[in-house]
Amino acid sequence: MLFSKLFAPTTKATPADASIASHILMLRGGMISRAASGIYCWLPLAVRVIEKLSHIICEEQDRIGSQQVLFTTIQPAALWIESGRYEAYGKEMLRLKDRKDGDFLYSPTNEEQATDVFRKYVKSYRGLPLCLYQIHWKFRDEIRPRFGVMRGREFLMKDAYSFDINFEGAKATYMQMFRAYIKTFRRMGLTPIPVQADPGAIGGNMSHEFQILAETGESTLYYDKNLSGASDEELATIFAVADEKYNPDTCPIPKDDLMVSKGIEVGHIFYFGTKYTKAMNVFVLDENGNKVYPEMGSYGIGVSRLIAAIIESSHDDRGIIWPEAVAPFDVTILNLHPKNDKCRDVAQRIYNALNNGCICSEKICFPSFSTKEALYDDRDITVGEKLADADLIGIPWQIIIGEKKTKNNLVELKNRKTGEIKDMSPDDVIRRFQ
RNA sequence: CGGGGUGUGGCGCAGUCCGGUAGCGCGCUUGCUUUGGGAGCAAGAUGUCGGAGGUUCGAAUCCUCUCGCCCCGACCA
Repeated sequence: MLFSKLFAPTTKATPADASIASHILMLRGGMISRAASGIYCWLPLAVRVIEKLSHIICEEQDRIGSQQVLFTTIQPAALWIESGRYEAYGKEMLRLKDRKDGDFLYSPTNEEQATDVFRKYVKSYRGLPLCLYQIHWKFRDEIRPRFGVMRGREFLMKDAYSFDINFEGAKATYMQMFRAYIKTFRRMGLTPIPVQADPGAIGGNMSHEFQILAETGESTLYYDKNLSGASDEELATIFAVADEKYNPDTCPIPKDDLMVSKGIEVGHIFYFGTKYTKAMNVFVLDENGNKVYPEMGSYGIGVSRLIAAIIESSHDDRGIIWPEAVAPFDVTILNLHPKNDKCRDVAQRIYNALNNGCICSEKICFPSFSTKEALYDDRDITVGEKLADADLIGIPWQIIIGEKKTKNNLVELKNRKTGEIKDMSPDDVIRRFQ
């Protein structure tokens, strides 16, 4: 992709609408454009990050046998009347009428619909366990949307729904999902903190939130300091709670070992048993021919919120610092002297090598991650502007090509995060990214 | 919904108190000069001052109503 062709409308001025780093940087970096309060258009850089995040999520879901589907964003009200949540959900649910005056709603979550799909086709214990997930848009008419996409009304979420024949099975599925979540967030360069949570409107009695530490987080976390070095298995049992569940009198952790930090909730998992299967009269036959209500769980990851959360936890005064696994591009090639023949040749050679000789993006299907992708700067504009934009949009590596070093057959490889610069030959730099 | 702000070219703002027909910076267009960390000079384009009503010879400015957006609180992926 050519930097000069990339639709990333960056700005120098801090937008008046934004007050926290992630919101400011997403606007300044040309990632999002506001359509209404809490509702945003997603521009190319953001879509690339969404693709990377989604890809990681899908891999980890698939690995535990969860299967991807797409439910609908518009749901018939009848399903929610059946579960009893149509009234209970209140004003947060966006309600719609079709031309025949039928009642519909824009999906805030999909327990009912997942249960409905399940009951149409699964009639026997042989069809269990089953777990279905989707990555799709939700709408919740929040009382107060804020902080850009951090608390938007329209948001992208991975939501999974599991069905098991009994509690033991459901618990095993829950723990499997728990571990998958830890892995998923770690692959994104994050340190997740699972905290014991309140099941809230979803119902049930086993629930964890996954929090990312950030000063601008909306939750206050209390956790055992031993948590930092814990293995995935240990994380499930180590003490961590959010403010609403914290009670200093019953806290099992000695004061000196208790950490208090702000966190951003990026995931939430629930076990809620037969709440929906009973309400919607969904049963299967077990091996003895008896009716059994399947035990359910649901599992969410706020994908659009994750983007903001990652930026909150990884930025500096110049801009975003993307973890390599989720960066919209892997590397930026910056030619400081585009009119110098040698510089141009070196830049073009590196670019061709990294992007397989294609001047445009190699991507022909959605999403393809088989190759790394470079952003090549061919603009004939000032040096400072190129570099500042590269810093702002936070690409992890910069290959900087200039006259002096090119004479000695060297280019610079600079790390966005550390600022460390290494002189390398063009061939070495090509090998580094292939 | 309660409290506090705010709305003026694409973006960030001044002008509002004290009414006189709109300005600055960035960006954008054209040309020349530049090029090792957000370039310089010159010439240009872009506004029904959020909307509706009212007062006035005259309203961005005063009055009334209304809408949008942001921040704090209650609520939440």
